[in-house]
Amino acid sequence: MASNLREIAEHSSAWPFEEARKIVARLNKRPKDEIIFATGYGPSGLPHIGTFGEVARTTMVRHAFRVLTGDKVKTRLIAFSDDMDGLRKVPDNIPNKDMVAEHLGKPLTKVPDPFGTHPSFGEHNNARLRAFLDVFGFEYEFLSATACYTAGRFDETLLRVLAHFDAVMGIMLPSLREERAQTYSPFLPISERTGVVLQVPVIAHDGKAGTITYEDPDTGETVTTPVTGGRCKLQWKPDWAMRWVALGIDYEMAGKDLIDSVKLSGEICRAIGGRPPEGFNYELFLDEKGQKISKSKGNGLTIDEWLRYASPESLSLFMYREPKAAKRLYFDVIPRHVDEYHQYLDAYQRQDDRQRLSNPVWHIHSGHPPKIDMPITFAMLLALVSSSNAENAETLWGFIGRYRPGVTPQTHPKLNELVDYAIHYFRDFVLPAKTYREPGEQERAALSDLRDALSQLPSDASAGDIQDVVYEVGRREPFLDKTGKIKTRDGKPGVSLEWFNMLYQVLLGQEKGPRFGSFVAVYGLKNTIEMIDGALARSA
RNA sequence: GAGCGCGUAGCUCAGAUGGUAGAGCACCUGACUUUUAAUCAGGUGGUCCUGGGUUCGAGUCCCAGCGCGCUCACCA
Repeated sequence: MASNLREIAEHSSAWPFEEARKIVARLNKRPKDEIIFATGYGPSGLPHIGTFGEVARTTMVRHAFRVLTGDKVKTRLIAFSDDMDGLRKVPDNIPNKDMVAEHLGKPLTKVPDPFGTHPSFGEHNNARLRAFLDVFGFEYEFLSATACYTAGRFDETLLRVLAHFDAVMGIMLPSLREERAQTYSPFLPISERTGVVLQVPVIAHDGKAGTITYEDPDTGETVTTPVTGGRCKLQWKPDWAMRWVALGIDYEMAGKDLIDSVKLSGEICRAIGGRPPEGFNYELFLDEKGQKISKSKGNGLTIDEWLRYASPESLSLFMYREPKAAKRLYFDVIPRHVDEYHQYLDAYQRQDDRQRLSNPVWHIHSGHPPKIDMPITFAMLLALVSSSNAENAETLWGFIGRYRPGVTPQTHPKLNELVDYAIHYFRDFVLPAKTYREPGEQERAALSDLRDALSQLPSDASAGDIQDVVYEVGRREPFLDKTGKIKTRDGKPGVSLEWFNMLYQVLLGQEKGPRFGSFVAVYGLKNTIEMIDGALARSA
């Protein structure tokens, strides 16, 4: 069975397999004991939706690779934090900005934690990142740049970079503008005096001694320092190349904004005798207007927002789909992905192995998608929640039970999760957008009468009985039917549409709604009466 | 300037290995309901950006062009 699956995987056009085959080819060329996947995180801050995407996608490739190799080759996923980068500017979204401002330029792991929960800002961010990855159950190994540098784990490779100093400069300089090229150095010494990561020209380097020499920008003093032991860090692109070599990275994907960086880092990697990892450039996420999503602009969706309205699995589906196409990430895409996720789950049960391997849920669930019965779509649920004024899960379940008899939170726990998401949607989007029309004099009188009539009904009155009462109260001006088309069986005057429209516009703040008797039966007589009282008080 | 992506129904988008163009929404009709849908059954709607090429056959593969968008070139 397993070998059969493997054979199919070898010809699958699903992108994780395409990627994994690149790694297999790499492995065949240069055999090694284990394959190392990497993802990196900048210092600028907190985990965001792109972070999730990168880890989720890398995990999919990793799993595809394991299937392709019959799980005979060990794999690791390194989550690498650039926590030794100098703090360039004070982020907007943190407390104690003044304190942090005093430490500008220092490695993040030397800046005190503005939140006061960790020894340093860098460690704070690292903890946030790990907590974030853990929520999703990702399997990974965390590495801190600071820890690697100071423990000497990078020393050997740092010396190799130093030995190829001129070659590295030869690669970097043509990519820089003239004024920047004047001062560029791949090595950034960390000042013994101030602790700041210095961006200064290197006036001499000594490969044998393993040192560089620079001029202290404040004192003008000439300083010679070893490049090892955490006394120097590397500039971004050489740093990436060094890390690939030092850690033996085989695969790392990156956003398309980093295409040039990947290229240059790859050249540097080769220059110091390494082999750049296999890679993949994914497209960036756009907001609904097609603008790039950025944390500073605050456009697009955050991961918290997605998870407030839908499951992590639906977000994984979003990440699986066409990683090379620019995709808009805004609220409207959520319901579709939730429903498609369940469609794929359903389809999976009916598919053969070949189809299964190109089914997104196979990749999302690492080959073991669950079997879930979802009797109602999320799109319908959202329509239901907004048309039924269901402010809480109990009310919404009342409507669901009416619509799909026998379906309960107990029989369908996954649907219950969707119900919670739908309620969030209602509170955040539907409720604030409601505009309640003011009733006129005659309408107020009718509403008041309706309130009294409903209060006379037994608490277990049926939807039909309630509907009859609603008609009876509405059988008055200005709601009588003028068209002559509507007639009751016993010849009483008909009630026009206006009566019901008024109820929805005044009571629910919407143009249309469900059959009113059914609505009251589920919503509750008492709640309905309170709602009418509220409307009368609001307009009094 | 360099790189990447996109162009399919009114809108948002699917269309593995080439084989009679699809979905959702919107719209229209009907059913159900003494009038209100969130239900159900149907339906209208497309020069698949353009022009070549390969092929028995191209939305799909190749070349060229047009249009749109994004990214990079300071830092990570």
